Amino acid sequence: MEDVSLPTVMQALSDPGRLTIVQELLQAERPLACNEVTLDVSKATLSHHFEVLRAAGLIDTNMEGTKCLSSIRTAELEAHFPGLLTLINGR
Amino acid sequence: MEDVSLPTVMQALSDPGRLTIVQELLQAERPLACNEVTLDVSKATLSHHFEVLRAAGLIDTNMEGTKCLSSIRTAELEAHFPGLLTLINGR
DNA sequence: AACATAATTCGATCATTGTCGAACTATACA
DNA sequence: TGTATAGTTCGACAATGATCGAATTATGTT
Repeated sequence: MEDVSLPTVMQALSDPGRLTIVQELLQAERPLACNEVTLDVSKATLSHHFEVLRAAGLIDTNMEGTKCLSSIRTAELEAHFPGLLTLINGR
Repeated sequence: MEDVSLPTVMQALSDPGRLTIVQELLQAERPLACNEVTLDVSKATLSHHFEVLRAAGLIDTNMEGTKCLSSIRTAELEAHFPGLLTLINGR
């Protein structure tokens, strides 16, 4: 996480679809599977978006059966990028 | 400014050079001319970066003789995108 | 008028990225 | 064993974006 730069985080969130994913994960208050997210793209694209978010240190993922559950890395994000969660939440 | 979306702002700041520009403008506490910024790119590229920042509602620019002085739209940004300036400042 | 300074505009180029279908892997269930 | 479900991986393609040199505009200075 320390090796993630702010521009990388910004880049990850500059895509409207990915921002939507992050906001839904934040609101859900529980880990969500990829297909539980309301985003009308192909499975390949969805998988790509989750990979980008993961690489940017924004989400955490662990496989649970055939599903992979993702959640926001809230604590680490607030520590390394103060203001980010406030910005994403819009308040 | 109301018509600027968060992804657009993120996109503008996802470039390391542009983030540097914004951070220097914030630190300067006074409007800076394009060439006062420490960024080793051509004049054309520099002009492009300032245009992107302007379109994203991040900076304000007014011509002063042959120079064009830019500054961060601090108040509006904090109002529309709470957390953004904290994030950029790193604290 | 002539020259210098500051920035913009115009094409062009090259790299990055968002998107998809199709094939593949892995787990769960009948 | 076969089938369904959930994601990943692999090209490929189209769109976007960062970069530059050169030409242009506009202001200031001598």
